[in-house]
Amino acid sequence: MITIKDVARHAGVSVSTVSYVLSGKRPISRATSHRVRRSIRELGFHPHAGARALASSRTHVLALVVPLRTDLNLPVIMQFVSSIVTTARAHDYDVLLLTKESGADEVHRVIASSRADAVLVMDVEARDPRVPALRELPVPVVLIGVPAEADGLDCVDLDFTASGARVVEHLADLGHRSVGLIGSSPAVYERGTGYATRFLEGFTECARRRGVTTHVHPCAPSFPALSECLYDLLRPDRAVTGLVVHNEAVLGDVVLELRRRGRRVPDDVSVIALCPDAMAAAQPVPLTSISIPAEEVGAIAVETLMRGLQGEHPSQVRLLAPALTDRGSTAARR
Amino acid sequence: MITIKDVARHAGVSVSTVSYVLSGKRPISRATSHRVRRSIRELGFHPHAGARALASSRTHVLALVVPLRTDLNLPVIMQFVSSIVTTARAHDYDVLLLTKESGADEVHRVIASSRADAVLVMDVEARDPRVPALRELPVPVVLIGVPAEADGLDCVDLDFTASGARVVEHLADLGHRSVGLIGSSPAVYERGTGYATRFLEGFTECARRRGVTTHVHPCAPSFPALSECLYDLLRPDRAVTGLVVHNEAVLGDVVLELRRRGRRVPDDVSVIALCPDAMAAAQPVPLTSISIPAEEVGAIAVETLMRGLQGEHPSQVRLLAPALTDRGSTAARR
DNA sequence: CCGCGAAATTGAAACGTTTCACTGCCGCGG
DNA sequence: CCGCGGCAGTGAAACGTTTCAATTTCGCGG
Repeated sequence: MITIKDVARHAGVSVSTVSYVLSGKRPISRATSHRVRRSIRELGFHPHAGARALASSRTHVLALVVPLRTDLNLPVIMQFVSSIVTTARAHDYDVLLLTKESGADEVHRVIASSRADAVLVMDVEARDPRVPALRELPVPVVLIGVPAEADGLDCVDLDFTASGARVVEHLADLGHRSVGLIGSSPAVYERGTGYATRFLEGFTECARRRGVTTHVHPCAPSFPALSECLYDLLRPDRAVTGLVVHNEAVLGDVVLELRRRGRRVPDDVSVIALCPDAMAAAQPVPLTSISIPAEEVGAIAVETLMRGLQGEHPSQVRLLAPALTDRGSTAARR
Repeated sequence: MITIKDVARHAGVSVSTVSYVLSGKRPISRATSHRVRRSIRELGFHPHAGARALASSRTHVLALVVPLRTDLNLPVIMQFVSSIVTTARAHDYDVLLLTKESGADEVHRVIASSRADAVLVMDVEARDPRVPALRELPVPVVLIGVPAEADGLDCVDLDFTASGARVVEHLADLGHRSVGLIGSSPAVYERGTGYATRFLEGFTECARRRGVTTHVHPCAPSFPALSECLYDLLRPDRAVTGLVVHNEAVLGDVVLELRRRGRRVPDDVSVIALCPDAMAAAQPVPLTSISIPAEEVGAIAVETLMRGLQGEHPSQVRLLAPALTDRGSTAARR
């Protein structure tokens, strides 16, 4: 193995000089710096991560807690992960993968044994049992999602409340008076996952304000569930003319099923979704949607961590304003 | 921070004794061992991962290369990852996340800087450009998937060739004489991803043997693509009575579309899929399928790595025999 | 030509483990 | 009673960095 010593000898300088060239924490003359860099290249030197971590108490690793068992919104999760890994690498950080299922103990272990410098937790629920433990960690922590007691924690997420309101505004502006919501899986509401509840709040509250009648129906991620859900929402007496879909798993089948039941989109019924842009655009009929800005949220989360690692401490909840893209699946009520 | 020194003092033994209690590499008397363990517990000691790595040149981390951009078979990928992480943890290993997109350089960096002890690569393609570099790594490497030149590499995968043959056997046994294959995305075939090609080989070869006519149609992961694909495969002159789906992305819509076109499953057309069991079971009509044993493949891959880390070196290609579950979506030709 | 301050470079002490070589100690056979 | 083998436990030297404090070098004004 090539060590910093070899590099130093090869470049004719001391070990510490090489270290300073690498870290840039001291001014090094142009000439020396070049010589050292060349030696590093020629010898193919890579600093030993463990030794580095030991001496500097910085691992340059961040722990990422991912929900893996979720059969629901996998594409969204992957977008988050992808953006997080990319952004982390841009800051010269690697990502250690932990699963949500293994709980807060694993996070504690990883931090206590100095395997990572900071923690990023995805899919945080309203009453998330991990939150108290996370709060105690002596390292920066950023949550994607917002728990009930968010004070003193850094959180990043789409503003689901505003999103709920926004979709209603959109439909109300088009003249719709009765709208249905195809919600997430009942399980999601039961365990109080924040985003579903918050979306629903914004949705309901805005509808009340605008005098729009609402029909809410959670929907399990299966075809029969969707079928029943649509059957219920489209009962003639409800006179639903606008449909909001907050459920990636069944999104693909919604338009198909509507079509099969003889409802054209958007002529007979307007459809608007809350999902990643790519997904909305890939539907049989491209769907008007509010984007889930996974890329952006992931990047912001990592940037926040980096700032935390540099000593900043103004923890806060950052909610991103919803952006609505009209793809023609909504139209004025006839 | 609590160090091994603190533990030693607290337990009234030497530092090395504590280390040996932890590693079990030397016999330690029952009494001492208990005393040390108690001190560890009471002080909440966690060995410093970096120091450990430095002294032992073992990180207890394995690098996992995951394809993140793939919009295709995400649930399958997640199953792999989940199983890998779980198995790794059972061996006291953590998992470092690398993305396929960042290429072999990142893998090299991670190994060269001793951030991980071994590498697990998912989604290996037939002519994978990363393979030569992976071969040079001075650490155990296991691939999930099989490249063209697999000699000297450890590979684990479902036997896709046998799977292709198996589905044809199944349909042929039921009397079907003309079967269609809804394949993976054209992109998958183009980049020569091994599994798609191998499945196709087994499929074609067995059909020839059994005198079954085949109609192969790759299918992009979008509704219009599926629609066109079905239109093509179901042309009356083809007389297709059996349909094989090797495409998780459109699987959900296949049965819906068939139904819409007035074909009942399995009365008018038999459908058999290659996908995870859970997915086949969750369809509008539960589908007869060959399982993609992600759990098992992931676990075997990790176990193989662990053996490699213990010095074993009988590298080989392990192909798992396909298992077919009949869920009633296939029937005798009428 | 000398001395001074700033800039560049260096030596050596951490950092927290593992592991090798060694020391005590105990019991047993001669 | 002595010596010997084996078991438990210990001391100290790695492991490859970072970083503090100290030293050397350099340019410049006096």
